[in-house]
Amino acid sequence: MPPGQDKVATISDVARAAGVSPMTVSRVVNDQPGVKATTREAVMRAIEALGYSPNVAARSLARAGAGRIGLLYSNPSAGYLGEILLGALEGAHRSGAQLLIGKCDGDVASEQAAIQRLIAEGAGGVILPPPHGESWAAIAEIEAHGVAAVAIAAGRFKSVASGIRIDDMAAAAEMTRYLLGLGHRRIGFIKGAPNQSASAERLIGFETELSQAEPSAEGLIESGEFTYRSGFEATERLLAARRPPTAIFASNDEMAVAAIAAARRRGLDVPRNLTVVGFDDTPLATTVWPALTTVRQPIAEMAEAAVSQLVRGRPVEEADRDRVVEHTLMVRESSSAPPE
Amino acid sequence: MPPGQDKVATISDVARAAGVSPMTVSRVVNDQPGVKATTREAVMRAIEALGYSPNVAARSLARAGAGRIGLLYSNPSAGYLGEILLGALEGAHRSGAQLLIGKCDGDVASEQAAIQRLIAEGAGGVILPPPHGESWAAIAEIEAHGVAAVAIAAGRFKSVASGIRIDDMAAAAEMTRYLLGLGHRRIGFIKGAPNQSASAERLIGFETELSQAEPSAEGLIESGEFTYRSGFEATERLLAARRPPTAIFASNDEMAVAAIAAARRRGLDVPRNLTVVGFDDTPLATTVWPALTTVRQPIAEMAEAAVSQLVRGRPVEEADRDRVVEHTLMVRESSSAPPE
DNA sequence: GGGCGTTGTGTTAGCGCTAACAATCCAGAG
DNA sequence: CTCTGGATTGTTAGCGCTAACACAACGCCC
Repeated sequence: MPPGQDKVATISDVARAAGVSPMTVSRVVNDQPGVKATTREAVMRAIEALGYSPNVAARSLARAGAGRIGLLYSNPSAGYLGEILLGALEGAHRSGAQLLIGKCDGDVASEQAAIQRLIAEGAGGVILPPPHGESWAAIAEIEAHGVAAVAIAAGRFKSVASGIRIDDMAAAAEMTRYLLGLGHRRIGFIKGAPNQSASAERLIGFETELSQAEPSAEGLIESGEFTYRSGFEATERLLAARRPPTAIFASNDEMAVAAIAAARRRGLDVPRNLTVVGFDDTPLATTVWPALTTVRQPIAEMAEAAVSQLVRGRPVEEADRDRVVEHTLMVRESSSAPPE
Repeated sequence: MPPGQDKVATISDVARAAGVSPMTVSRVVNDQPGVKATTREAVMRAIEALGYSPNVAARSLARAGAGRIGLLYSNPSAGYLGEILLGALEGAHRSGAQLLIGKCDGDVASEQAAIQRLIAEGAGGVILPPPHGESWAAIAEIEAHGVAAVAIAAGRFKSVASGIRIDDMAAAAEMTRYLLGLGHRRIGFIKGAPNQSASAERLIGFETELSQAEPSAEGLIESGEFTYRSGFEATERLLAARRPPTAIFASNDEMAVAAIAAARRRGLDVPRNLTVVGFDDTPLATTVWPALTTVRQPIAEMAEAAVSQLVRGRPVEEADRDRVVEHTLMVRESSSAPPE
């Protein structure tokens, strides 16, 4: 193919092809009412024929809109970041917004610096992935500039900013029920970092469900920090017990992977001798072998929703203040019935 | 702070504040020559004072430019994706381009479909992260539309499209030298997937360096697929040998992590009884414990470079056809001298 | 002193799109 | 047959920025 790069079709090209004005095309593209069905169809056909796709830059320029959305990031567990970015990008693409990325370290000072940079660059809204959604300082800093913030997966207790999350408690309960259903009656639970309220919710979900088990079951609780190492050590403590559990429920995938590693060290095969399940369904879950049974949190969709919510402006409807999305139990290879 | 969202400063605001025309400001912002030093300074001061940051949408609209860059992605090992996205985003931000993401599965058909979608949406260039940079079909498809492609980390042998990579061979040699320097004389090597030329290069780097070892050393080579499972199994084979190696060099981090897991299963402590090193420095490397000694590949920077190269148009300078960037040896906790 | 390059700077136009308003059409009412 | 009012479509202007060119001022040459 010789020349290549034939100019991309614009809205005017489509308009000409369909025999209407650009404005009408715009209306069709944006799903606005007030276009006759037949016209709409003609336009659609022209769009199809020309392979037209709107120029996001032009669109966001024309719409006075918030236009710029900031995303704070530090060092979310491997994989998490990719998902968030993917979702946010998709959302930005859809609504013609520009995504600004602000990196920071763990400490409050750098968090604030990153936020200020983001706002100076014109962010009209900021997305706070974990753990920033629980940082009072971060939220205050953002609000102080009159900018909206949306926390992702920050649990229900932190409702200063609006947030998008799954029902951690229900999800943990569901996983516990699954384990119970498999026949496990001694289940170890590794808690998450205490500074994230999702940790508490997951624990509560586990405990309440366990307490209702029939026949009754026992839970062994160990604390963790959401890190590999903490998961490894917690598992060692769990397995060193006089009567070790037959299943371990880690509060995130990273710790679950560590649990598998720790189990192997004691000569235990997963899932034959020990069932291990995680939470989050990060890419890690399918990277390791055996693949983890875990709770899927639709991170990408959550990030996308956060962007579009922010683009629409400050949340007004109450429903936007605390949006709960669906989770899914992903049953894979790391779980099975307890040994005989 | 009462109202918030005071309009973001525009180029005209800056121009007015500095007492020049918008065009001059534009020149300063874009580092173009032909502006008197004093003027430049005045503009800079105004920019600083107003906290001005250019509107990317407007910029990319005004520059006739390629404007839209496609990024193909399937399922790169956990973490990789985040890095690539981060870098590409940064590059897009800098050059005012719009990033289009195209997801596909492993098979050729879906790869082609994704590419066609990307091009239909107006991508003027496509970035091919591994393993797509080695897909002849993908490159042909892209070129057929007269669109430029840049492969990331695709090794030197595949030079149909231009690419950005590290010197895999040299990096592997360097790592081998490090292992040798530690005193290891029986070193296991786990190869990467055969369909990626970087695998071959890493192997060559290992072998040549090993052959020059003084005193001489022995290499045990096992094949792998860059996956956790393949790394696990390769390690089991390696450790089952009558005289197992004292160090294992896996061709990527995922397999290195698996190697640690496999070692643990045999009661071996890393790095006390066995040294394990990886390659790539994905987030995984610092997620696990002990943290992996590995070769850092500056993925984010590579992606950023790919974007800006694509924005500039089809590569003309020979140097752009095969760009090699620096790697770094990251010494962490998974390596040490061989047991006594 | 007029012609001519060399800086530095300003003007004009327009990228592709969409608010806001204006115009047109057509049905049914009067 | 005209008038009214909703439904549908078109027009105008401008978002913020940057190519491309126009212009001004300066120094230099013969």
